[in-house]
Amino acid sequence: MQRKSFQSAPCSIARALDVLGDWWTPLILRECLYGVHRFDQFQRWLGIGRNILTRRLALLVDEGLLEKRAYQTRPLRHEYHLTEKGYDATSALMALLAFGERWYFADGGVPIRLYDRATDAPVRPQLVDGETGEPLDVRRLYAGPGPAFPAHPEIRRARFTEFLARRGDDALQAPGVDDERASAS
Amino acid sequence: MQRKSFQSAPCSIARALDVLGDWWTPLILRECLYGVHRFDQFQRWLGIGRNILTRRLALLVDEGLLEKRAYQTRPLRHEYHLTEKGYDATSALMALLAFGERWYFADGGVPIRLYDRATDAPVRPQLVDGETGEPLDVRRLYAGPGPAFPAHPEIRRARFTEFLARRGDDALQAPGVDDERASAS
DNA sequence: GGATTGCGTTCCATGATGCAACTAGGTAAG
DNA sequence: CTTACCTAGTTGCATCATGGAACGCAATCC
Repeated sequence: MQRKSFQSAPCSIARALDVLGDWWTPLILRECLYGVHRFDQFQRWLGIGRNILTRRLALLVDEGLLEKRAYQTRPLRHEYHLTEKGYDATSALMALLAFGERWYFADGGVPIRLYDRATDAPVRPQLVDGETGEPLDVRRLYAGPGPAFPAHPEIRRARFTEFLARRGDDALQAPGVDDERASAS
Repeated sequence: MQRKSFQSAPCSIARALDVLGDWWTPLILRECLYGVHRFDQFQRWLGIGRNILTRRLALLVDEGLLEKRAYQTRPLRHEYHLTEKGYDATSALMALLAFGERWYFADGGVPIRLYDRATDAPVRPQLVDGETGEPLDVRRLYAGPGPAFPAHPEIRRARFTEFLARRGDDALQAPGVDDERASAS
């Protein structure tokens, strides 16, 4: 569907979703992390159509999440490997994994589990505040202007002032509502 | 496109993607986290089509990530609020945010930043291993069968790639069991 | 009464998706 | 030499989701 592009959105989440906001792309990265690197393997493990797979791989290479490595010439054949950026993206997958485990396999019947390569100890991905090390509670967060806020006047116009204005109204009108209304991004 | 459903996939990531693997759903959750709760507000802020928005909201309510709260009768009107599950899902968004900040606003020009509601201190979402508290390095991970893995409980110590390789042949022989491919997860 | 708000639903074109069949370079077997 | 097979795609087609605009509908405001 001529999906909308979020390339120009002033939001880190939207920008990340521009590549990862898809059903197949994250799964391809997952397979790559788990050690699958060849076209046919991707296709068989995921059950994805070959044409779709072609496009997704090209996109991921384009976006710098995967790189092609020739593993033979004459028939030239490539493997797809995670780049630095790609590895970084998979950590977002780990957050999804934690969510999925909690809500879809809550009985502990997790089919797949992560282990440390060196120690074989089970690993449990968790989100914390990097500043304090405390577990992250999203309910305690609000979004405010970042460093580039003054430098991006279009943000001010399109979203942030609108938000600030609206926030003022809410503060006046809705004292009783649960106060999770803080900010937009 | 009649997207494939991952409902029955034995993988936490795939299950999570079944709801969140979409361009709009995560953004709707984001807005909700940031304090937007009404139909028109979602529509204006995201620029999403009204029909799509309707479907997404219904899906999110269905999946238990959002709940409808009537804020007036006669015209009956609802607000959409995050449930416990919904809040949990947004932490996956925080991981996406960290990724986006690092790779698309690396110069520090982050337009939006998260703060603690109580202390106003900047918050920096980061993934760690909940067991050790160490920053999570996905390169050090391997995936192995969890408690409910469909078979072969003794393989646990083996590298999962080897396991995949072995299982790949099996999968090829068995036609029609595509969903039982407990391969990657 | 007429206009506006809030929340959808319906209609339609476009195009992404899923599936199957086909191409293409090369190796291995008979 | 011929046939089969392997890996990695590409092409063609039917179908369904998407995006955009127009319409519906209840109620309030002026």
